[in-house]
Amino acid sequence: MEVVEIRLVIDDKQYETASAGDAEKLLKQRGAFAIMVDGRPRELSFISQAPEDGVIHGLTFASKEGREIYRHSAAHILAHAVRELFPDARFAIGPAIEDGFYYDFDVPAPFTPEDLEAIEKRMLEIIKRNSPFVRKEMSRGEALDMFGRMGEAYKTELLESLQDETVSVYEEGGFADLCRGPHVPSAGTIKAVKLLSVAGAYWRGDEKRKMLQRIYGTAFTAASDLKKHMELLEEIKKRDHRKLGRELDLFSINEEIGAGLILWHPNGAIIRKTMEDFWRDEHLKASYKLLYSPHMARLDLWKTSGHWDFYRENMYSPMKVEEVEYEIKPMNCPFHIAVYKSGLRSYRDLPVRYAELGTVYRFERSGVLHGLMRVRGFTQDDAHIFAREDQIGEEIKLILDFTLFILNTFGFEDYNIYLSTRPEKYVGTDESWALATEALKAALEHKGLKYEIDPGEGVFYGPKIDIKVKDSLGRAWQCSTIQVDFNNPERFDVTYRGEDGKPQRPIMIHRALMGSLERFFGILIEHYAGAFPLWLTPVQVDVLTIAERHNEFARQVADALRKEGIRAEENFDNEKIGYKIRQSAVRKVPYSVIIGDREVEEGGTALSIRKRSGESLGPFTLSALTDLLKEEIKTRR
RNA sequence: GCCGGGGUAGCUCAGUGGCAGAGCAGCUGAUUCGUAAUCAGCAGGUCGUGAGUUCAACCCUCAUCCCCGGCUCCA
Repeated sequence: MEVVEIRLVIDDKQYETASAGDAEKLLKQRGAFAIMVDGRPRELSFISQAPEDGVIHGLTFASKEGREIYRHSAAHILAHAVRELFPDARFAIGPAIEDGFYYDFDVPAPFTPEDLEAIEKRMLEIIKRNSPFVRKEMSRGEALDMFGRMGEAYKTELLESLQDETVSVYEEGGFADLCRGPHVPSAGTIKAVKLLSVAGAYWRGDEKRKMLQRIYGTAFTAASDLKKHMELLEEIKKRDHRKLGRELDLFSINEEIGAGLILWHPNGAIIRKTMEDFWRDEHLKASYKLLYSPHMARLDLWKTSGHWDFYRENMYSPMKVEEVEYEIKPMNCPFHIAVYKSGLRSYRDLPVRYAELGTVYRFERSGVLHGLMRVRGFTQDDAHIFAREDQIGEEIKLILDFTLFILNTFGFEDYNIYLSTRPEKYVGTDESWALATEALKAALEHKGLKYEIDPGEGVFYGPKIDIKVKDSLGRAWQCSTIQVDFNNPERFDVTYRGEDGKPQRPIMIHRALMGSLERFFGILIEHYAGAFPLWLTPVQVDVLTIAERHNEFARQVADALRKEGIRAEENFDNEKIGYKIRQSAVRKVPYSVIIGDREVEEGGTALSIRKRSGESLGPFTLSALTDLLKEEIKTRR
């Protein structure tokens, strides 16, 4: 018998087998349900056709490709279940997404939660039947004919847009779907599946086209992993900044005031004040100058800047003031330019760095507003740097360092960095775009930062670096942006005097670190689950009394802490100590000091503190306690 | 803006074409208590807003505002 050697790699482990059959068996044993041959994902059964010399990678749920194939197959089963329960349904697309999959259907009536349950139940039955996924290749014409006869208009539209002459159709238990594949070997490969929600979605994302019904779901290889995922979703819900914002009395949004407009309550405001103080102090240390600018200005300003041409749909309607049109500001940059231009600048003055916590107003469609994350009025931690061309590289490096320092202080240590290149709509010359893009790239590489290129995602006036932070649940949020601008200096005729005494054109850099204070605050709430670190938290210490006779002494302790700049509050409610501790815990106050007979007798030399976690520390003298708290506040831990 | 689901006490939520409900929070009283909920009582509402149908509307119809899940968009 001929010995065929097939080399396999499964989850970074290497194997050798004698025959395709053995290989397939081994792959299945090791949890692989598809393979990668020559960089292309394939069916497990494709192994018999694989070239003999190549290495075959088994795809398991541990790989991104594996997860996609697995969940894509789950989407197919979802469609199968819908076909059985809703014969009138027409099928659109059903891809795998970040944490699961979805499938879009055209149905006469929207799905109800009960429908979802029934569909999920039917999916489990289909999985139990364990029919194999069978790949059939046919010509595009044959497929068009087949789906045309079935009345699957969405499939035929997809087919028409395909370039390939040969297409594949996967059949599983009598249900056939147009699909590039690959799929798992059989329906039974799917071990744990759950449908999560249903929502409207436009066919091909185009709001002019038909609204379809999209069912979202997720799938895992083990019930325990699905359970873990459901717990994560539960945790996300628990941390929802809108919920915590209400519970901790941080902010509110009031219908009578307007959608997308934030009221900062005292507890939120003190956090914001702390964030702002930190931000301003650090900017001054980093040689920025602080500015303040008005909330409105003449419309002409935004005609000059180009915003009126490019982003009018996000700006509010102008208002007439004594026959002159004014506009509520969507951006701070024209003001900073005006400050720059208020005097003659020399090449020796550059770089000029202006920073402002500038509140801007942008029109957002009602359907997209979302708590603090998407609002109509927000404060940007904005800065504009005017620099000579030869200073750009160094300046970007400084900004990158500064940005990471600020983000780090707020507890973010993981980042994804993106470099966005020229979009379709743009101004400026190709040369200036190339120059700016290179400057950003060089700075990133100099800092040894990993980044991805985001083609065509630049702003109309220049390329940019975006930084996404990863929160404590691993979710990525885009906050920081660093944008080079060759356009506005031109439009506003911004100059400096060069060494030769002649006017030169500076380059502008726009940058925001937190982005929007509102949104960043929302992210912080969810990141910390409302349990802010000591330096940020609204109430740093609760002083709790056992009985009324301890109130006077407790007041002295709280006063002493406040005198040291610590945000301390008393709780003299007529409640048992257990209840007061609970109140502090619910309010997520980091430290509690309990004052009873013992503490009063010791005269404040033996104070113990109870941490938010339940742990207790001490005993401390009052001054040792104060020092401990002040140190923790200072280090911003 | 679009599709779907919602809006009832400060919060979370139940409810019915015929008297508006609970828990928590609040207030009052009792209790004075040692590390996550003491007991009792009281008060709390134009049932999102406006119009309509009806003898009667929180409930049905229409409009409108806002919220939620998505789509789309995001300088």
